[in-house]
Amino acid sequence: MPRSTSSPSPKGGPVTLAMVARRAGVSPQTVSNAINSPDLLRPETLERVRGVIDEMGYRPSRAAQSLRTRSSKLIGYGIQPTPGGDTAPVMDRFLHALSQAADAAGYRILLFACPPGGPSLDGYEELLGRHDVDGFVLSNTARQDPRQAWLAKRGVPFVGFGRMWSGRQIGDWADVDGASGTDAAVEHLVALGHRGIAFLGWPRGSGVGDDRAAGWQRAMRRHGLPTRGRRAESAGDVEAARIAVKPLLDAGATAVVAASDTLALGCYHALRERNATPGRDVAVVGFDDSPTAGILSPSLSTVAQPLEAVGGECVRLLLARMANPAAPPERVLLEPSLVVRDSTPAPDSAAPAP
Amino acid sequence: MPRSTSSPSPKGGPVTLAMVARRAGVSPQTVSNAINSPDLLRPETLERVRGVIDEMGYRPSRAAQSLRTRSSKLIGYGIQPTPGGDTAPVMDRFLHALSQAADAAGYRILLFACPPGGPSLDGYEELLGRHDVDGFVLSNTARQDPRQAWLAKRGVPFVGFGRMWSGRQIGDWADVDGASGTDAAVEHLVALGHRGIAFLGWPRGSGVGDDRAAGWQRAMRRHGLPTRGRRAESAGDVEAARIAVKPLLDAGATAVVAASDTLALGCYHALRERNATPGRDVAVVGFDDSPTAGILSPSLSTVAQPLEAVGGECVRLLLARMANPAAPPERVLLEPSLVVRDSTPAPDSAAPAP
DNA sequence: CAATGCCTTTGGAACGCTCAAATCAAGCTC
DNA sequence: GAGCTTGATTTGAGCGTTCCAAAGGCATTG
Repeated sequence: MPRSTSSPSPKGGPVTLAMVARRAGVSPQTVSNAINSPDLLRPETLERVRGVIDEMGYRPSRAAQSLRTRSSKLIGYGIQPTPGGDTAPVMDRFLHALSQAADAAGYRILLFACPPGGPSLDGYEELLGRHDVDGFVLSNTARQDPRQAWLAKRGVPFVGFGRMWSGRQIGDWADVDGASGTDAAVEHLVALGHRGIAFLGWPRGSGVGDDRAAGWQRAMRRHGLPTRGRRAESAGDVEAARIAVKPLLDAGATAVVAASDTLALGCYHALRERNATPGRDVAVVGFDDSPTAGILSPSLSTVAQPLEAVGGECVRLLLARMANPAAPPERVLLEPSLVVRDSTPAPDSAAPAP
Repeated sequence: MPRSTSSPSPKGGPVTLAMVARRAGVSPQTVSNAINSPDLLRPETLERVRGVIDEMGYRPSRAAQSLRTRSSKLIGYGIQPTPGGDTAPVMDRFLHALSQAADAAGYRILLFACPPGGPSLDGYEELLGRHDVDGFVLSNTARQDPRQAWLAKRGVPFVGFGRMWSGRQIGDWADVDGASGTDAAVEHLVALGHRGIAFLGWPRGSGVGDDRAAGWQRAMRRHGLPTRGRRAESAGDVEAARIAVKPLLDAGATAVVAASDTLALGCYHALRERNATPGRDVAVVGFDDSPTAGILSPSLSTVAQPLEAVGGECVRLLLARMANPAAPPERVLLEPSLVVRDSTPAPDSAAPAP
């Protein structure tokens, strides 16, 4: 038998600290210390108390702890109603990672429904006032996002998934290095022998989009490849992308790096339209590794965000901020990884670099 | 000015019930009553107290309430790490709906990370013991799922998203009527003039899959159409589906109803392979309305689950169960809706039913 | 030997709220 | 006018935990 009887009292009420104390022949405070400051106890006392705790299946009541310590061990997260459909599919992976990392640190994620429009502050105030949430994780951070300043002003720890693209940087964040992702995509294509590598992105002005464009540009320059006339801008939907990518194909691009999987799909359509085959005639790389990417035909090479790592970093940064509210802000940029699939096949000639 | 100054005390500590009481010139209990049992107070007293509450921006502390009442107003939800990729994309919509419905009822969703394997009970025990969670919402309910029996045994309110496909029915659940969805798909196709309508599903034995197959079969029979040789089974991935659907096409099916969007996509591939165009030569209907469905070309007609409604129902059932633990179990089957897109176009001849 | 220090343990109070029961003021009945 | 019901409010206690201060044991000191 492992150790605990794990019999959670079918009888009256839960096991309390006082019950454990009585059974162990010590004061309640000693039991509390056994849990929170074990080094205060004499080793033999500690062992005895721990034994009784296990035996009785005692679990401290969070409500009582929160009341006394004003710390709920809860992290607030405002869940939004599938903003555009682009980041949505990956959000539940992030949420799971977040939850897992929090659990490991003894925290839990408390959800609240964010209204569809711009992120309002009501929910945050509510969680703060009533639940004594210890901190927040922000996602879908937008330009002109009021949340960071609002939270910082009242000294509430928070961490953003996503950097601040405009204005003064406030607080900690973890983000994915989009430029690095598109850079890697270009590297991959160059290694495959491509030189006419185009970029299909969103209109300038979106932080994320500009970041991804920058990585492409940087890599192209590094290889001495021209970027002029090799870049197009499109709205976020497939149809817009299909049209926007045409000039790039007309100009003889042999590969397209897209700012999202959806845009990449538009590129697929444009190619089919001219009886070209994605992957064979023109290589295509997407971004996000959405569920769609893997089931397209040919399957889409794409840049995957390390969502599990981001979730972990968010929790780490948040805990650090809580431990030391005065510490200088920390920002973490995580490397995405290129997922190579059939849309960027190895060239016919078997000629790997020496 | 609306009503509340909404100034959440930049000064020392939050506003407590006692402070409100003092300011309003009543006892703490009266303030409590003003919130929880307003009909106990004289109207004028009530108004006065409420005025002070608003003015001071008072919010009851959940921790204290939980401690006293043994009810945390928290609903536990175990979030799983993207099981297969099929149901995953829709889960965040469900979670948002759930959160929203809970918020409206004064509850919140408390997340915990479910380990990847079969649903373990550890997380549930933890939430129960330490957080005094009032109830649970179960999703990804599986055959041989131990959770329902476990929770029922200790009298914990819960509701499942998904019915129990095997064994004795335990507790309340809300689910989507898959049969009704495929039935509607057949209706739609029949109205379009199709008669050779095939079904592409998963191997028998999965509750969800058999349900969806049954709807197709039922509708076919109703219209006196043959089902023999018109049904194929496939694993859940695109490639398996592509192969499995071939016999159906060979047999001259003019339309395919698939048990999932992924299977429908496999059907697309099979059609392209034989130089047929989905939607034009053979109509295809998917199931789930995954993000992929809308961006395929041609866009995929599919059966959409009313996830928002399911979330709402889950909360409603759970609250009802909490209010009356002894009530007979309630089961709700919600109607999915057919989303008609380009894969099931109207026939060339303009001949709507008279 | 009393005084000093450290290590371990304890007692009392408090966190903010709600339950149960008590109090007080009226209104009615006979 | 004593007795009973009804309505509105207050009183006292306690939910389970941790904070703070203080007490006890024991060894080391002046």
